[in-house]
Amino acid sequence: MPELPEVETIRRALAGVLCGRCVKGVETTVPALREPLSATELAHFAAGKILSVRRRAKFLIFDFPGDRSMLAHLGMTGSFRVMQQGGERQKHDRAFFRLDKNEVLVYNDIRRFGVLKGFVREDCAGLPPELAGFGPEPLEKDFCGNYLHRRLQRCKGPVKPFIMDQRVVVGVGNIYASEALFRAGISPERTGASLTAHECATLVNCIRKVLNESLKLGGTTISDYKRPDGSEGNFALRLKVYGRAGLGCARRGCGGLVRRIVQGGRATFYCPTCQK
DNA sequence: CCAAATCCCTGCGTGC
DNA sequence: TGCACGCAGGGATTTG
Repeated sequence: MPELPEVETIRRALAGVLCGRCVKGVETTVPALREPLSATELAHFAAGKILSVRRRAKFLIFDFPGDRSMLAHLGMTGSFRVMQQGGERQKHDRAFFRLDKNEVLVYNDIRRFGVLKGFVREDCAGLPPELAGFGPEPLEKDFCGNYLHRRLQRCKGPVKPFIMDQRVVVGVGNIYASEALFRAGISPERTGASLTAHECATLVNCIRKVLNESLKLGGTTISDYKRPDGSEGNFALRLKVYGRAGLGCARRGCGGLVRRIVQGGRATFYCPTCQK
């Protein structure tokens, strides 16, 4: 369940290890993830020196010389690790990128919800077409109360699925959507259009806070997520509502119970006492 | 145009 | 012991 803090944690670790290193060959073990996967095609884009590892929304972008890049999405269960050449292969390893110094970058993805594909930077100003139309980065300045308020004006549906919509703001997934709404004291069942300008400003601040706080702790490990060095993120301990259905609300003196509902086919957790 | 439902996939926990 | 089932959820696609 990598959301922004998890993907950014992975990006930082990979950038530190991989920048300046060379990709010398690609091998795949399955014909497709969420989209077709071809070693030949990937090798055309992921070749030579890794110039940078960027992040946009929940996507990672590996830049190579000659205006070539590789886009990577982790889906639900994707992970990267670096191992020695000839090191032990694991179940669900889907792609191997042979590096210099006898090392290998491995992409593992149990459920194959991820994406690995090449693109040419000059064709698209550095970002591939599937990222066009994405909303602002939540930790950047252009994501502000006024912006969110404007975008929510026409939203007749519940606010929670809306803040998970990548066209509104990127990087907020199911866990942090519930957590941010709890911290903002806003019920996930409120319609987007019903939020006041002041509530939008509060929600923006809470989204920022929860993402930053998680980033500081290396993300949230629930089940599959691991940092590239194999360690776990520590934010799970700070979750106030997510996965806590039936348990007492974390706010001192509240005494209410956390409720679980389903919105847009996904679990939402909230405290009916604290969130109005 | 918008919102809700469905599908992709695998592992795990539960109940019988 | 095993089997059916529900759940986990990012995002594309389909349906209403």
